[in-house]
Amino acid sequence: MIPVPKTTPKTTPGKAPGNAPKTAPRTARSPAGGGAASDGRRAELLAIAAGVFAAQGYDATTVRRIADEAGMLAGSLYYHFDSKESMLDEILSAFLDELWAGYEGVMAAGLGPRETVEALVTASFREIDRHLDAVAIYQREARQLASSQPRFGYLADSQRRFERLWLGTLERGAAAGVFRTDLDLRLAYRFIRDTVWVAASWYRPGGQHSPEEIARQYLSMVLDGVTVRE
Amino acid sequence: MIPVPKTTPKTTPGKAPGNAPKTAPRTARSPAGGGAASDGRRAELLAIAAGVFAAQGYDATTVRRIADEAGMLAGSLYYHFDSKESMLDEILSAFLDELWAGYEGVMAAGLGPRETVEALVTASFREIDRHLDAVAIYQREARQLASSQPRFGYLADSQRRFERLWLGTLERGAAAGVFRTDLDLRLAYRFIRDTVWVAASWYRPGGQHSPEEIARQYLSMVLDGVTVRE
Amino acid sequence: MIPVPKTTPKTTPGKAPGNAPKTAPRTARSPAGGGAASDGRRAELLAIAAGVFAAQGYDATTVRRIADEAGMLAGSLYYHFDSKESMLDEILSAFLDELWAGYEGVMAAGLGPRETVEALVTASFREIDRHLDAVAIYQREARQLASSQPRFGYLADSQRRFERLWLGTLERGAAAGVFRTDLDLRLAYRFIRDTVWVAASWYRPGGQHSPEEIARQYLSMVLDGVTVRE
Amino acid sequence: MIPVPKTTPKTTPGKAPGNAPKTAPRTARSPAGGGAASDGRRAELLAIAAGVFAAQGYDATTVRRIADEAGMLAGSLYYHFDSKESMLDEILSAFLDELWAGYEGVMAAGLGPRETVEALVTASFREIDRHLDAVAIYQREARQLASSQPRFGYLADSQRRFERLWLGTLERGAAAGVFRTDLDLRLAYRFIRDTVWVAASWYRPGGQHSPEEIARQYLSMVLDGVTVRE
DNA sequence: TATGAATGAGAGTTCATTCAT
DNA sequence: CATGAATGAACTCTCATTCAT
Repeated sequence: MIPVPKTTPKTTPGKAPGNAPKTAPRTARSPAGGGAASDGRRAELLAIAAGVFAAQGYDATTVRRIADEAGMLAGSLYYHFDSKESMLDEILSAFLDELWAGYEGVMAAGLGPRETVEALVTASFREIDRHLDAVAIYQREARQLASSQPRFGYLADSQRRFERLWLGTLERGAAAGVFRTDLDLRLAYRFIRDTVWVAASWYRPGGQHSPEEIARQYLSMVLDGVTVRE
Repeated sequence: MIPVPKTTPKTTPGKAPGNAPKTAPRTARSPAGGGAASDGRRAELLAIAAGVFAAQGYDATTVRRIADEAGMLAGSLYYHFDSKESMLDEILSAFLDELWAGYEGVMAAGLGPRETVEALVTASFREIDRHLDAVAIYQREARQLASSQPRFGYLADSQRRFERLWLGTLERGAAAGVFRTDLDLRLAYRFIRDTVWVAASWYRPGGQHSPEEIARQYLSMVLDGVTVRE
Repeated sequence: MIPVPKTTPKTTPGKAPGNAPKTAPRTARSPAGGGAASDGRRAELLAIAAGVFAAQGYDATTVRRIADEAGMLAGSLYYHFDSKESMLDEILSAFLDELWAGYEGVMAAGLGPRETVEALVTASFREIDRHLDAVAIYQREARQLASSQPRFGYLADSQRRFERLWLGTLERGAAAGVFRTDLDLRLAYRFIRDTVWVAASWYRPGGQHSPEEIARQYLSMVLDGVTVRE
Repeated sequence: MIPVPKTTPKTTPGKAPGNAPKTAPRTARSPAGGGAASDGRRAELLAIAAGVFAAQGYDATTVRRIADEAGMLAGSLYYHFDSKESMLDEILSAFLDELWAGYEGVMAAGLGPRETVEALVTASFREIDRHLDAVAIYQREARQLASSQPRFGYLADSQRRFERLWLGTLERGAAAGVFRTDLDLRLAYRFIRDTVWVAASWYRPGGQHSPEEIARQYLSMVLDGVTVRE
């Protein structure tokens, strides 16, 4: 359930067209200058929108509700964004960009299979901690968006890339005798993937456990099982 | 393999209040028989609705879409159901009723902790197989419904009951030396719970693996881990 | 606010066409024979409909509500009546027929102006007592029906006839020195007319006062005033 | 002639609860001023709505019809009002507020029973002249609204208060020997009440008689009767 | 930058009515 | 005579979006 970034600074071959980096207002009267202040407001509004999308679902969220929380009128949001959909787009692609930046760091480190799994899972929990709303939105909406809206094709791309990365790692591990070979690897892949990301549905930042601690325990269960070894 | 009774005809205690059996069309004098014919149509329509809800999300589903798939007009649905919401209600509560019937069969068998976990997981995968749409809907909508609509309070009740059942089993197992004691049991509970149910997002009935086979592999990973034991 | 009968046995010149006496079912399978039993059911259903129309207003009354009160399904009413509107039509025209039968009896008696007024008012209160629902419906709906639906043109006809009858009587009385001549007679007409018929909004049959007693007191006020005469 | 103060700015005690001043469009931060411009549009729309409600009846009036007359689309009305019902609410409560302001002025004047009756009737006809549509709506819908919708409970309150005021006045007059004592006072109350208000069904502002002239003639009939005194 | 007012499409729902059984 | 199931039009209301100011 995890996708490709919109803008990977280094290598993003086959990047979908019309997917240029999101920019500030595009109206005739768009603000002059670089708009650092403007970008601050944008980010603020996106955070608010993400919060509401995560809490109520994208469809059930009205643009007025977002505006209310931002202390403005619904129409005013359209100075900052093209549409409700483009807010969602920005939220999701910003999250994916960061996620993949993290993953690429892991892969670039050239670790062994088990260590790679540990690093990926830990990176994922960190991302959940930092982009909780985006992750929750992603979990709930991605499948549908990817399959029905061309604009969100990058979600499916990311999904595929994600699967390749994980399956590859698992296969390496199985070949190296680190992971069990009596399992259907696709099942194992889904098992680990879901196990990690669904945590977003109950995780609350600043809670009892740090993301790293949660990652540690999850890894312990996934890798070693919950039963006592004799 | 693990024996899991399908449905226990005996009792269904702990049934959420306000969850009375949904009734058929509002006639002045309801038909003398049980309304088997009518119920057939109802069930058919509910299955169609569940399919659309699962595919598009409850909010994004229009009542006209459901009617289209059923080959009737939107208004005609209201002969059978009070509202879109009550269709959702029936779908979810029918699913939960069956699920709990299965769970109660398991608990009544008086198995040991490990075998109980195995039986519960297997029962769950069977339920996913039988009520795939309902499970998918549940996953996507339950939290929000439970927290914002009194009518769906039984979802929260079920959730709590579910947690008690699982946590109790895990605690018994830990006390008995079957499960590891170095884990946060709540984390373990969530881990297993999510692990199982999210499978609904990719599972397709009639696919490569039977529900029992999937359960077996999941259990193997959860209980023993994915790494090779020395 | 009071109209012409649909079927006056003697003189009804200018009677609107297409206004034939309401009859029993008109379907292909209409019941054979005179249908005395059928007429009983019709009358019963009309009484029920009148009750609901009076209580909730014609527009706010659903055909299902009427059917519920009659212990049948909404569709079944259409065996007995063409439409909701034709029920209303029958209720109103039956009432007007009776009303005018009474009025004609009064006029045929050849009384003096004061005695004619007394007899008309008394006849009116008797009609309120017998056709309370119909009167209430008439009060609420007649103006609109008469002005917008050709089918109900007879309501306006009756209205005009009613005005002629009353104004004529008042004029006779004024000419004879029985009634005051310093009043606008149209105002006096409306005053008496409204005074009587609005009573339907609070009158309940079987209450403290009989229709005749209420008529007596009303007449006393209208004719002599509420202040003490020296 | 009888002096009747228009509006008493002082106090409006006995105002029905839950009848708070209706508010303007739901902005995030309501406009700093009083919203005079907005109120102008609101009042305009309410006048249009009142006209249609009065002409067709509340139930038979579609929101589209109101919008048409206002030169806008149906949905646009919802920028100004919560619902069709709240338009009705505002129309009725504005009318009642004004009516009671007038009545309180009369009662505060400390007149004798006969003069009080005269002043109340005159004030009522003035109100019919000023709020014709609202009065017509009130006549047609009040009973039902009051009895079935809690939101309109203030209608019943007003009714009761109205009865107390009139009955009290009549009783004072009877005790003082001004009004006849051989009448059922409740009947007399209803007689006068209905007599006055039903005038709204035929009264047209700017017609032959001024409200005051109509009041004079009505009072003359009610107080002295229509027959010639010897 | 934001507001206030509006648009227009479409949502869920109601309801009089029809008709085969 | 009545039922059960459906139709189809209309209704109230919601909401993303636009745009002059």
